[in-house]
Amino acid sequence: MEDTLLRELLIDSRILTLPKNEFLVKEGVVDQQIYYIESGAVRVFLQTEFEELTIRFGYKDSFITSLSSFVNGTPSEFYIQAIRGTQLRAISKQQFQAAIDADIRYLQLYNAILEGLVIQQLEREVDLLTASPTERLQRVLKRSPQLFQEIPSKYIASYLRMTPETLSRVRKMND
Amino acid sequence: MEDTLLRELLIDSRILTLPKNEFLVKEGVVDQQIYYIESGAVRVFLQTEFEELTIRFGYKDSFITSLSSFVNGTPSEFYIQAIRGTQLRAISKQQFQAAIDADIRYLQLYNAILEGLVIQQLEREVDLLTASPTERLQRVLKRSPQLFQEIPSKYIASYLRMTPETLSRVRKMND
DNA sequence: TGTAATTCTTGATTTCAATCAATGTTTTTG
DNA sequence: CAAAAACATTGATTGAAATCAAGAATTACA
Repeated sequence: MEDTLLRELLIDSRILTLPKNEFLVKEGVVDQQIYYIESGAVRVFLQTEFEELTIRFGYKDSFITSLSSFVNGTPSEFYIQAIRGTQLRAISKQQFQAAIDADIRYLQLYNAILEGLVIQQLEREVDLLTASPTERLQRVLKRSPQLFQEIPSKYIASYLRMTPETLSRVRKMND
Repeated sequence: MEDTLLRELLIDSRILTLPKNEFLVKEGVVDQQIYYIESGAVRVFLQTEFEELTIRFGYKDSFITSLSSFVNGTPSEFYIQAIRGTQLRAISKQQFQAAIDADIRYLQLYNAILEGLVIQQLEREVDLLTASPTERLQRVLKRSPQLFQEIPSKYIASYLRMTPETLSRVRKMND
């Protein structure tokens, strides 16, 4: 059911191609689009004074957006960058809103998506609270065993709040 | 608008009183209720092999629930415990679902609540990724300046992923 | 209200991950 | 394809927060 509705929306979506390292969204820009990743991968990160904080990865067949900008129409705090060559489809908030207004099932779909996001983020919260680097890695790998096939280590390290050196050592320990 | 709808729901909610340290929800129990806190405060935490991880606090005039249990009907991973004497109102998922089925505005309300939650959790994620204990404290205090009036330090320390000793020292530094 | 229990603070020490540094490996690109 | 650049690994050292240990302060409750 979800799937059919989603396909419906994607029919008249704009197609986008990003070369590696190109930015899809930059800090400070209002972007009220949601992107469906057809191929490739992206990362969402925050640039602080001292470091980049990696918030999320976007994989093939999933949606990505600068959430607070999409929801509130405020300037994005985040960068979204292609990790490699990436094909996307863009759906504007207006399109999405029109679909919701036209058919209540889109509202229900949006609801289910939001519920899923909240549950995911709870998992992520526990990951980040976990003291030991080894356990943090294990927890994330359990949910995303293909992580290292998709994403370069240095970004994974940042996502797990550790240095690339620590990640390298921790991986070796756990064979 | 939100407010009126909420009040409507709260009219036929069950009233609950918890003495200090009593558990509202325990790990392993399916609890599909959402609670409105009329007075007092609660904490949500996860018990791991080594430590308690503090996930969230619930204050007066806000909602709290063991989210994954509420949404998915799975056993709660979390404990919810009264930090002091606390008065709550309980709304069952069935009630809530009935309201949603009866009036689309409840679906819209639920949507808005979920959106707010997701944005909040994004803030929390950045907090937890922040390397320096001092900055973690400052970020949280900016959003919740009344934190230390409501919640004992030892729980705040756990929420900020640091020891009570470190929190004590960090507070002194920042006057 | 006074005593016990809990929580908070402060100091000394230890520990584990960050940093620094060098080398090896993979990827990019001209 | 060769050279350069970026990334990953490994080792040595440092540093910041955890732990350990008392004592002070606050809170519970008999």
